[in-house]
Amino acid sequence: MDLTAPEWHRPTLEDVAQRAGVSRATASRVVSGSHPVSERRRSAVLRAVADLQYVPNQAGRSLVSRRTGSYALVLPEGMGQVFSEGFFPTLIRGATAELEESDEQLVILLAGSAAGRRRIEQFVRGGHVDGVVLASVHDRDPLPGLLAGTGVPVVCCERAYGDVQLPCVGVDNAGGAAAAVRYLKRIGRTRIATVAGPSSTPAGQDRLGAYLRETVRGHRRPLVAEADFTVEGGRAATARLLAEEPRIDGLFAASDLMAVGALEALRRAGRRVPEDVAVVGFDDVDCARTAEPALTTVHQPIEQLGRQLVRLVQRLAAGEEAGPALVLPTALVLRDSA
Amino acid sequence: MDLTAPEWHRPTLEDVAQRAGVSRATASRVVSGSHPVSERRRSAVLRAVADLQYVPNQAGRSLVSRRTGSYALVLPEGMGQVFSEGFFPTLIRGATAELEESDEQLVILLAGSAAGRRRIEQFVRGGHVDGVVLASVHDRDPLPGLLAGTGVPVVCCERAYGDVQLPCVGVDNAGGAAAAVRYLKRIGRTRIATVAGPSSTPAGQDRLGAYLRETVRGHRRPLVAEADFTVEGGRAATARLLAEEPRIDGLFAASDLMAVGALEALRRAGRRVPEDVAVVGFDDVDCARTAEPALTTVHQPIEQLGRQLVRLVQRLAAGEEAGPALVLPTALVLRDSA
DNA sequence: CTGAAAGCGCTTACAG
DNA sequence: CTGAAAGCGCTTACAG
Repeated sequence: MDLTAPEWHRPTLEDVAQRAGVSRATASRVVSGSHPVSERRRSAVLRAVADLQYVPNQAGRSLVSRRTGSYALVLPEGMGQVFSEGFFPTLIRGATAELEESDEQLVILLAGSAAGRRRIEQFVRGGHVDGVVLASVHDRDPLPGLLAGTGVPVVCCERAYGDVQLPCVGVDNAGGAAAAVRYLKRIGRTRIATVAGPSSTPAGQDRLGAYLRETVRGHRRPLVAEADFTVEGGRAATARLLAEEPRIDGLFAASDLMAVGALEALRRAGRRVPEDVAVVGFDDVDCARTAEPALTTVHQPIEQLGRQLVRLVQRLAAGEEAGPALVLPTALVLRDSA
Repeated sequence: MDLTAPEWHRPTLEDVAQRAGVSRATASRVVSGSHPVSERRRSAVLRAVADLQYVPNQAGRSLVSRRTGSYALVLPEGMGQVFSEGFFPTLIRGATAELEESDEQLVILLAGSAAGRRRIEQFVRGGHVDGVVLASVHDRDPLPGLLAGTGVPVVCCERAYGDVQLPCVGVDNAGGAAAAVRYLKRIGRTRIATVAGPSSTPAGQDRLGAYLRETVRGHRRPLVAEADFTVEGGRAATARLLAEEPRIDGLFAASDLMAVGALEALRRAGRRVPEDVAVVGFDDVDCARTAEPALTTVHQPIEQLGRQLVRLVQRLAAGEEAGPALVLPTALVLRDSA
């Protein structure tokens, strides 16, 4: 069989059936495994499939089954750099692993420009996927609204904003952040500042909220600088913090990347970590381990998050209820920076 | 129109046609814009489309047109971290921008486990996409082989290995690396070492090859340590290099990430950059600008690479010839590290 | 320019 | 268990 010959055409179910000497219906039944078929015909069909390298045409199949066997994961293009350090790759790994169990395919879409988001909407409406996972949603993100009316199930990380109420899977941001700040207090730190994440994101909001509660509870003055989850942002925010209050002895950064930036700013300012300033991060991605000193940080079960998001959207696609919102636990991991 | 009602079904072309008082054929012609239609009917159809929020079902459409309007970009999962710093995001941006012009969608697939690669093969064979761009191919990558027989056009970055000859778009790795080494010689460096990339990749091979040619030509002893394109790898390789030859005064790292690692290793070893050791990187991604000192590096037109890869695969999908292999130019960018 | 009809490749009641 | 037939939603010659 010359696959490069111009007149060659992909084998269809009809070809398989003919070669196996059965009806198209029977061939379909063994290929999809949907109905029992006599052993003789079954093996004949299987042999034909192998001989022909037959793979069902998805267009034909999904036209009638109304299923595609693939799910979309939508990543925000803008924040690519922010989360590149471990978060997205790990989330993708989890989602892929979960989908693998039902032999389904993960398709990643980047939401960039407004035009790009429209195209994603069309893509979803066009029936390319059975469900959508939004990896990151912020304040005024138009995507949940655009996708809400498509009839295709959509879920998201953390929590959706505005009027569109999407089913979500989150992590315990508040609990993790509170644990971090409490730990800093417990080891005797009294002037604890925070480098907060963007207030437009759930993670930014919730981690800051917990810091504030813990600080106020201890009758201490909150020291906050907001940054954008990046190394560079963390560095600049920490410099501002040091200018405002040079006697800082504890620092909670709302992401590991920002904590790495903080480490650099502190080094430049001549502060030793953890002796002068104890630093705690959030995420527990790779750079936490390789930082110098290695970061004490709040571990987030990112792979689990990916898995649970997929399970949720699969459940929805199967017509089941979303059930109560799921919040995954976080945990403080002690290393050298605090 | 209650989109959440269980009995609601997506509008079909038939619904549009009926609402507009035309035949299904006419409705199709205005929606796809394939044939001229009288102004009266045209606007009636358009109105119906808007009223119904009609979006063509891709399964039906591609079943007959044999086109999906989307292309796959396959990224290697393993190397995610390696290229996360700018390369892949930029490549994706270029590919997306190029596709945008024909209103087509980029779909990103991660090639992970062997099972995952099989699933990608099935996905492609199933007719989900009109073409495939392999973002990174190495030595014994089975993917080109798996995809070669699908009948779907496949192109790749740099160059394919083995017996499968895929059409490619590359950058002038050798020219860029040679320029870097020549520059180091021109500024008077005499003991020039290199941190090479993995010898399993075209970029690794070609950049090292150019270094060796330039070194041998100058009757100098080559000093090579191989690493994996990461910061950590660059750090370790540089430490080895310094152990082997402490008098190194020039260093060409085959990626910016490795150059950043080299900077750290040099700092720890008490060497000043560029005074004691002049360092040149390759890629010109974000971290080159933010490194301290800012990296002198070989600029690679990554976004163009993404665009040209898409153009190539689109051309193939349209039945045209691939044409001669395209090699994009590189250029040395002078900053502070050399 | 327009419509009736065929057909893309598949699955699924419906009879048997 | 099996096959003939209908139909998923769309496009495209074919007549007009």
